[in-house]
Amino acid sequence: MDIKTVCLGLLTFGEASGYEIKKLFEDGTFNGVFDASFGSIYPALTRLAEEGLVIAREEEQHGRPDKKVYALTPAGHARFVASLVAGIQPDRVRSEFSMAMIFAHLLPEATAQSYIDQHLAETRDALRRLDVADQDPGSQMPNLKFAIGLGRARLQAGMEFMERHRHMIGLAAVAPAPGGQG
Amino acid sequence: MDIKTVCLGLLTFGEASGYEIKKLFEDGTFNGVFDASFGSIYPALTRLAEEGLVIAREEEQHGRPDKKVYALTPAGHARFVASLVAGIQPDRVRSEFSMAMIFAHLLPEATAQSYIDQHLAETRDALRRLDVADQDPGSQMPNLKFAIGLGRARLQAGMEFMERHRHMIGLAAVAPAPGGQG
DNA sequence: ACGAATTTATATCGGAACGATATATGCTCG
DNA sequence: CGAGCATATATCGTTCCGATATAAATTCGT
Repeated sequence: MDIKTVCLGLLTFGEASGYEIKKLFEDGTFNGVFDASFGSIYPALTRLAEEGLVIAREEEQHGRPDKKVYALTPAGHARFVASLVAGIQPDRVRSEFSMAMIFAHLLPEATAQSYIDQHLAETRDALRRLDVADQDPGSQMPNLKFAIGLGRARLQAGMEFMERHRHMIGLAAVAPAPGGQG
Repeated sequence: MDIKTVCLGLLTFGEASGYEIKKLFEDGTFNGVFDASFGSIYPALTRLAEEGLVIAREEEQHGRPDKKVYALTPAGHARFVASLVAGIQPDRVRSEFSMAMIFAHLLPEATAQSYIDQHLAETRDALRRLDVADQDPGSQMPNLKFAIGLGRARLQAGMEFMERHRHMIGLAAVAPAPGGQG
């Protein structure tokens, strides 16, 4: 699923600017689900407008820069649904934290432990954001509750595991040396 | 953390070819931690060799194409440790499945349910691969056990949540319509 | 009160990464 | 005996990211 398709999806919930779409990735229900940079979002919206899948409207603001608000066209809505029905790809994770843990024997124990603290803090932040999204009266649809609940379950389980097992990081590997020579 | 750095990390466990590195992302401990395509791995290894961070060795094989086996140099090892100590970025997730659930109201219920079945199957596969990695006598280091256990905890929690709450998908949203005008 | 930093807002450019494709070889299965 | 699959590397066009530029207003510290 490319960025253009994701933008179409977000716009099914109502019109938005590029900046607001980026905020949705960081704060709301989509935190931990998808992410994209400004460098992808703005060109994506421009191309979608060229293809007639969204329409742009310039909105003048007082006390803030003007913004370009995009709204879905019927063709855009149809395109999004078609791409969803066509199938989905497996989830992709890129966890620098897990990488750091796998290679924890190569770094000072204090560094590894600080990475755990850092990751716990990020996880708590993400949980808090999901709680806010869960309370939001605009998120009462069962499928939204499901997606939020799934994110919560995974984060919670990861947090509990880290708290219970963080003592494993920093332990030297006691290799039994089966042959006994050494 | 770019692909070059990840390749350096994998090579701290021993020499490997580009093809074998790709397999590590799919089968082993690194499943669900990181991923990269051949189109990134091969150029990355070429550049690392140019920089003197790895050395390449051509290995002739009978009944198979020759392979280029790469091994870490001391400079490569130092570079990897330095980049790990320099700090890590937050985890990134790209879940087309969660996207599909968020927009489940736009697709046929049978499609949404089949996506859940598909995702459950993928999760079970991933859990099985982690179990194999956990049993591997080469994975007895506590930090490896920690990384594998963390992955297991998250996958397990997600699976249990999906099984317990999948009935939420397909329920029509009963909007109370506070104003009453429709 | 005044400059600094932050927030809101869009655009672009170079480089990194992906996905598809090409090439080559041998094995397995029907 | 041909089709398809596993092993193995390489490359190319497209997409995407990260950094940077621009701009206007608000907030914050001193």
